[in-house]
This record gives sequence, C-alpha cells and structure tokens, in this order.
Amino acid sequence: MTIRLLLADDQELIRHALGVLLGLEPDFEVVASVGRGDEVTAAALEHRPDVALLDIDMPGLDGLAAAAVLTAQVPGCRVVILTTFGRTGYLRRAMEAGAVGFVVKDAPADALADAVRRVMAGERVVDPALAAATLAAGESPLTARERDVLIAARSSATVAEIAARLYLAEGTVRNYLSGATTKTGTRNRTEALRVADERGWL
Amino acid sequence: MTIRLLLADDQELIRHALGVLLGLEPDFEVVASVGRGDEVTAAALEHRPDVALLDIDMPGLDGLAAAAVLTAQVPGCRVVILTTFGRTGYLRRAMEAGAVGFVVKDAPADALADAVRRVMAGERVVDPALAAATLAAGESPLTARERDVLIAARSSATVAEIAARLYLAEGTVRNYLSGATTKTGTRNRTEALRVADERGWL
DNA sequence: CCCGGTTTCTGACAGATGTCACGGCGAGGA
DNA sequence: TCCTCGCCGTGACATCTGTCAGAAACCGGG
Repeated sequence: MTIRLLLADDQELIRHALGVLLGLEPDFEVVASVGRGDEVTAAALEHRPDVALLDIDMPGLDGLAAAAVLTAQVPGCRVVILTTFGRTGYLRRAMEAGAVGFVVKDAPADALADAVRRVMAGERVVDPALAAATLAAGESPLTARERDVLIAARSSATVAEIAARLYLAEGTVRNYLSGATTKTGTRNRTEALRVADERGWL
Repeated sequence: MTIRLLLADDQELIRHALGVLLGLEPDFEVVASVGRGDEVTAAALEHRPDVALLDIDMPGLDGLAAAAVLTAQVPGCRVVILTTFGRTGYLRRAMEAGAVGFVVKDAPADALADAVRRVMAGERVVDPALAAATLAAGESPLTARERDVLIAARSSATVAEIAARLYLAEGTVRNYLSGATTKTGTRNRTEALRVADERGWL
C-alpha cells in the first residue's frame, strides 16, 4: 500500500528535487505538488494525500496557516512541517496548528522518509535537537500588550505610528517596547523584535 | 563523457535531494558533496569536478569566498552559485569571485541541469530576471567610508561603539549613517543596513 | 598655479527612543 | 475584609539618533 504525498514549497527547484528523492522510495507516491500556501487545501481535496509536507515560507498563506486549514478541512491528511533550521519558535505553533511532524532541512537525508513512515504509523515526529531548543526557549514571558506592540512594531517603524494604531499614548508604547527589550535581553527594539520572532513569541 | 559535479550546501536534506536529482541525468556524476564552505577546496582537489555548485549560506566559509578560492586553486573547475532568490546583490560579487553561473532555487526544475551543461559549453549562465534586478539596483552609491560604517554597524549596535572601532567622532559616524539612509531611501540605520545588504553594496 | 567638486570630518540642534516612578485595576491568598 | 501581586496605562526625564551647515584635505582640469 503506497503512501500518497502532497508537497508544498515555494522554491520550485527544491520542491522538484524533494519530489524525486521521495519518489525513489518504493512505498511513496507524490500525488500533488504546489508552490503556494493557498493552493494546498484545494490540491489536498482533489488528490487526497495521506501526508502533506509543508514548507513554512510560502507566498499566499504560510505553512502554519495552511496546516491549520488542512487539518480542519481534510481530516484524513496528516501534516508534516518541513523548514529551515533556526526557527525553533515555529515548532510550538506548528503543533498548535495540528501538525504531527516537524523536520528541519538540515536533517540527514533519510530523516524525511523516516518521518513520513512514522507519522503514518501514528507517531508524532520531532527532531530531538529542535525539541530541546524549543523547551530551552520556554514559554513566552511577554504580556499580551507587549506582544501586540511588538507585532505592530514589525510593520510600523516609529513609536508614533504604533501608538496611533493601538490607540495608546506614545509613552505607553515606549514602555512596552522597553519591557520587551529587557525580557529578551537585548538593547534595541529591533533586536528585541528579531529575538522574539525567532523564539516564536509573536 | 560524463560531467563531474561537486555539490556544496549546508542543508543536508536539500543537498542530498539535489544530488539525486542531478544523478538522474545520464551525463552527470556527483563526485563530491560537502556541507561546509571550507571543505570545498579540499574536496575539489581530491575529486577534480568539472563544475562546482555552491550555495552561499554555508558555515566556515561562505559560497562566494569558497568560489574565489576554488577558481584560484583549481582552475579546471567551473563554479556555479546556487542560492535563494532575493539576494540580488550577490550576483555581482559572485561574478567577481570567478563564478560563471548563478542559479536561484526558485528556478524551474530543469534550470540547474541546463545551467551545468551550458557552463560546460563555455557559456556564462545567469537568470535573466535576476540579471535585470541587479542592473536595476545599479552600482553602489555609497562612499567607502559610508560602507565601512555600515559594516561596523552590522555587529556594533550603538554609535559610540562604531566610532570607537573606526577611530571617528560620534558625529561623523552619525553623518555617514545619515547619508546611507538617504541614499537607500530608508528611515532607520536598521533599514538602511538591510537594504544595502540586499543590494550587495556591502 | 588656481578653482570647482568631492570626500572626510566635526559640532550643534531638534526629534525620537529608552528608562523610571507612579497610579488604577482585577485576581487570588491570608 | 485587607493585602499583595502582576498587568495596564501615563507623563517626565536623560540619552541616543538623525539632519544640517560648514571647515579642512584632496584631486583633476584649465
């Protein structure tokens, strides 16, 4: 009985190469291959894969959002997130989005096929080093408002803009940003934003 | 006559998948595969590839530096840079480092094999869209000092640290940073740094 | 030689940023 | 009930950052 796979990655060359790699396994069959997150669900509904391998960085809809939609609308399809290392924070959100596997692109070559088979056997598959890093990063120490302000700071550069968007006084925004920098152990709002993002606190 | 290939990419899963993909071509043979930039030259000297496919983001030595070393020490080996899209600025430096091809990972699946064959035929191969973007970005308008200050700003966060490192007055550093922000059309030193980096001006 | 343009460098000044101390509010324990 | 604790929100203040006008050094052309 072959395992039917859906492959989603925006880098066409990589997607194709992964498809060839997985196609070498005698019990695998790649039944769909898309380059955008918002094409994942339609392709899954049409081709009914057993496992969907989703990259996180995709146009249209990111891999985590696509995973959430997929698990809701195509219950028989298991989701494995496949992404670049260094984004340890995504692991937690991937699990919350219903993914049952998380494989990093730095992993050994056979890790992917192994993960697919174990997911089909009902296991949850997470790279141990990644799991450890996520546990080490811990829960977010940011308060809800600090998080809001940081998210707003991502697109609006200046304090005044953030304050206007959130209907706060400028002093308040500065205060939350200050709290975020101390909690992340950084010096700038910029670094705080980067660190919080990496750790999945946003 | 088979074309001998060296493959360098730090993401093992991707490297392996690319190796399989290229191995499908009857006239290709992957003779070496490394995950670090500083292992490229030794591998090339040992296995004598005709073409080296180098990713840019690698530990030890980045792909551009590895390309420079490789073209100097292993003249018979042609270098093709293979990297993520969006780093248009690297194209210029790649060419200066002696690369004869530049393929983005967003390219169609057969672009890589095509590029290898054309490089072997003596052509230079560059993605047309990428070439256009590079031309549009143009030469760096930054003066040498502005460039120095921006590079220093990459690691040192505060103006005082940059000034101390470059033996300049703080006002001077601020002035160069200001010039850089206006020339990049941005508002912060942070954005200026990001834009200048993307365009390969550093 | 002089002159105009460019680069390098500097201090002054306005505006943005980060830190601090403070008050209000709700949850939970003594 | 009272108290404590944590979060939310605010203004004041010192510091940092970005912009400006301008001086000194350098270079190539006339």
